[in-house]
Formats: sequence, C-alpha cells, structure tokens
Amino acid sequence: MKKSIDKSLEIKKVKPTAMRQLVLDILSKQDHAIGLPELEMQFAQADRTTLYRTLKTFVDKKVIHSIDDGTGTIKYAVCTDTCHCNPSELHVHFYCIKCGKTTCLTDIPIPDIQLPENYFAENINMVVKGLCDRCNRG
Amino acid sequence: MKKSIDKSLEIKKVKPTAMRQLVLDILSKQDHAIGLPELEMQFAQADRTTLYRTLKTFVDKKVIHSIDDGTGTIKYAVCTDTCHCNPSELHVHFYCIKCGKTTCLTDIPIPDIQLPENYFAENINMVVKGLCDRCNRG
DNA sequence: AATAAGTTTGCAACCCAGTTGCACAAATTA
DNA sequence: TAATTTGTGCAACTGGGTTGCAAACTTATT
Ligand SMILES: [Mn+2]
Ligand SMILES: [Mn+2]
Ligand SMILES: [Zn+2]
Ligand SMILES: [Zn+2]
Repeated sequence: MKKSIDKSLEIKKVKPTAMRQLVLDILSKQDHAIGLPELEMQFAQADRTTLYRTLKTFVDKKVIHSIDDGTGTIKYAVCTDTCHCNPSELHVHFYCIKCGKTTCLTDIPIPDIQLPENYFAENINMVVKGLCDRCNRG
Repeated sequence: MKKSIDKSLEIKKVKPTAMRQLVLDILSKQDHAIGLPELEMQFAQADRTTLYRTLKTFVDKKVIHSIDDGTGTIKYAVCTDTCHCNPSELHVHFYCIKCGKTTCLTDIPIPDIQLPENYFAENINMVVKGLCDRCNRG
C-alpha cells in the first residue's frame, strides 16, 4: 500500500488496518467529496457498517472532514496532515446543482464573523450552492 | 394577529388556507427555527404529509427559509415580507450543541466571498455550531 | 344551479442514509 | 498461552423525508 496513506494515518494516530488503508486511499483519489453510499459503491462487496465506522473514526481523528451540503447525504474529504479542523482552518465548500458534485474550495477560508456577545463557535459549515465552472457554460 | 399572517401570505402570493394560516402562525411564534417533526408535535393530531407540503410551498414562495444545521432535520424560520432569499440577503445561522436550538442570526449577513472563476452562487448555507449565550455560562 | 377543472388535504406505503446490537475475528497485552 | 481490547460483518431498526392515490374542497365555465 501507499507510503503516504500510512504516513497520514500515523500522523493522526489511527491504526492502519487494511480496511482503513483502502478507504483512505479511495478518498485520496477523489476529485470531489463523497458520501457513504458512494464510497460503498466503489467496493465490489463491502459492509456499510464497517465503512460507516471507518469514516467516523477518520472524522474523530481528523483524517477527513465532513461536509453537510444539504443533499441529505453527508460528504467527506481528506484533511491535510497538519489540519486540526479548528474554525480558523476551515474552508468553504461548493455544491453544484447540475453535476451534483460537492467540492472543497480549499483556497477559500471561511470568513471570520463577529458572533453576538457570549456565543462560542466550535465549528462552521459554509456551503455555497450553484453552478461549478464546468457546468456554468453553454 | 391573524391579520399579519394573511398579509404575509398575500404578499408572497400563497392562498391562505386554514392549514397554512395555522402553520405560519405557529412558525411566527417560535423563538428558534423548527423542523417538520417538531412542527408536527405542536398539533394534537396532524398529518405529516400536509405539513410537509405546506412547508415546501412556503419555502418555494419564500414565506419561510430552510436551514440545514447538520442535525439531519431541516429547520425552518419565517422570512421578512421583503425577503427574496437572494445570496446577498441571507444571514448566518447558529446551532447550539447544548440546548439543541437553531437560531437565525438575522443581524449577521453572510459575508461576501470571492468564488473561483466561472462559479455561480445561487444559495448559501452558513451554520455556526457551538454554544449560545444562554448555554455558555456556568 | 349544475358541471367541470384545478387545488388542497389525508392516509398509507415507501425510500434511504444513518445507526445500533451482537457475535465473531484479529490484534494487543498480561 | 490466556485474557483483554480492538476491529469487522451481518441483520435489524430508526427516523426524516417523499410519493401515489383518492377524497374533499375551491374556482371557473356552461
Ligand atoms: Mn473540504
Ligand atoms: Mn434564518
Ligand atoms: Zn457542476
Ligand atoms: Zn444553547
């Protein structure tokens, strides 16, 4: 298996089981964020529960981050090795209503907002819905 | 009281049936955004489908707006009479992980972000997750 | 008024992503 | 080795959302 996969798991302190290596490898190859059902389909035969728990472990250990794009299916994408998923590190996500793909706009940090007095932000989910560059011509 | 309900429906061009008046009245009285299941519970006996379709009509006609707060249950809150739900009119929402309430931060507009070339934004969902002022002391 | 057409409502059945319980397998520790 | 912890697989369940269809109601036409 890939060196970088094991390295990532090691950095985030996740035991590199065969299943986890496989899942992270698949997630790393995606050009867009995918959900549990889509992940399931990339296996000839795989158990939903195991994949589900693998994703959960990954999110807990910040190997990947989850994106609620409003479609009813939570999407996932890999984090950088240095990511701690703090509000200040988060980026904007984009959901294209034509091709249905959810993508990380890694270059666009979520703007800092001034919450009302005494509010505490632990996490922020910002999803822009519209047309991606591929779908927005013709 | 009932006057303003009918007025709102009229402005948004929704026929004021008994059901719709009732639902909008309930929604107007909330101090936080509520979902279909919670709405259903506010009736002694009510049909989920009718409430579901009422909410859908309201969203379509921009009487209310929907909020995906990441809990798996879409929440709804009334729009202002002048709201057209354009990206520039949208505000930030807050989900409190302690009291579980989702609220409109109507005073905090969603910051304008610079999308990559050729991207088109139709809608934006921005939800801050954390502790609300009530829950963030003690 | 009577009829026809369109709209709204109610019931039942369904979909599907997510989740839990439990038993078995594999890895780790004593 | 034996005991303990951790990971995996199967099945069954949950719950919010959604659809199909028929009855009730409203509006338009004759
Ligand atoms: Mn991302
Ligand atoms: Mn709102
Ligand atoms: Zn697209
Ligand atoms: Zn709270």
